[in-house]
Amino acid sequence: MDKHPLVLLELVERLGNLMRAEARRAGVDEQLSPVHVEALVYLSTANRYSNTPQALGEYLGLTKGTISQSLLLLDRRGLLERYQDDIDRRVVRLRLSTAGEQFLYDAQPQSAWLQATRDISPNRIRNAVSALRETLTTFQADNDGQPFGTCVGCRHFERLSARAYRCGLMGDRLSGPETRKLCWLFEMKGGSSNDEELE
Amino acid sequence: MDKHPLVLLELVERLGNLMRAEARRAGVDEQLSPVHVEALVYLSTANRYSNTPQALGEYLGLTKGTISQSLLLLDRRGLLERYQDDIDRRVVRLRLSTAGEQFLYDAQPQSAWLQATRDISPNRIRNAVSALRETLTTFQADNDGQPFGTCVGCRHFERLSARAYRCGLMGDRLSGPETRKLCWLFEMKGGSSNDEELE
DNA sequence: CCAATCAGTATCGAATCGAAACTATATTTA
DNA sequence: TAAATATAGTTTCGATTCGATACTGATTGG
Repeated sequence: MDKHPLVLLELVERLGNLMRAEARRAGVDEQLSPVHVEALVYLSTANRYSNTPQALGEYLGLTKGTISQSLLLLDRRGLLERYQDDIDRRVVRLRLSTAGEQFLYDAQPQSAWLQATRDISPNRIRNAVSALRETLTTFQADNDGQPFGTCVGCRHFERLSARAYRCGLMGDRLSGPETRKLCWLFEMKGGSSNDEELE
Repeated sequence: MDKHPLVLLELVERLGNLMRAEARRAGVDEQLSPVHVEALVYLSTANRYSNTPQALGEYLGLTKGTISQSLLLLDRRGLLERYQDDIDRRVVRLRLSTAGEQFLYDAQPQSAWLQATRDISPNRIRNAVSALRETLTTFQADNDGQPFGTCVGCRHFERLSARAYRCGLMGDRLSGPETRKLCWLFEMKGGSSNDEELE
């Protein structure tokens, strides 16, 4: 019986706890709790299909009631904007305000992590990413959650030409930068094993 | 500028959130919150130097007041025992009760993770562990936290003979199994880079 | 066009958490 | 040795967070 998976779990949990503490630190000036900071970070990387309370709740593993509360607070503080979707008027769209972007820029909730990974070669990072990504995908497949990935590697991603892309599920054309944002409609592309190459 | 470190961060945070939700699920029968479950898991793997409220607080990133509360609850529920240290009577030692061990056995808070990693080769896991371990160490060195590792790779670890070990810092002899438990006195052994071989 | 479904909000109560004051030991200093 | 300081843990308090439940308004389906 191999115990390494549990060691990996322990590291993930521990680093997760540390980054949570880091988020707490980052939010202390603005009186924000870790979840609020994480929500802002999420919104800064979510694509057009994923900037809703529902997707955020799925991402953070919280119920919609709780999410609604947090968004109310962030809205009151002027850190984000909520507006109605044009097509389906039940859904609320979320967008960071300039104050929200400024906050992320100032508080740098991820800088400690960037520092901590500075000495690790890109290659080792890619390998770690690959292993964790596969873990996440399997995990989500077992329990029925959304995987949250970017276009690269997504089943619905289509390249129209050198610099033109499209989401086959939603039918929209996508800009280059948008293909690198986080999407909760992500589905892993065919094949079973995805050992090599990411990028 | 390489964005892979941030991708890695995102995966760690997301898996951490999922495991937190998993801990919530595992504790629902016994009315335990995620922290309580995490505390029990920690105690099941902490060695003799690390089974104290202080170490636990350091591990979970919570203040001692908060920890004290949680331990009170777990004690009342009969899931752990608290007893005074013989030598320093200020310190409290913690030990899982049989009910506590039974709980972990029944609730299996880690089984979803083991399932999710089932298809990942031991080698890829080892590489991921190595990268994350180094991240953790650097992180802890930057901010002044305890690294929490096992004897293998610890500066104070001494092998007396084939099957006899010793902690050079505390001066105790250690049993084989104990060298594989978690210790908050862990300090990374010399050298700077530790790319290969863990095992 | 009525029922069912869905996205999000509002309300409430239980809990978690950090801050600060406190107790009891241990250690250092004078 | 006595007094000052430091340390491990507890207690108390209040703010915040979170899930559960009931609710509103929009959409979909038969």
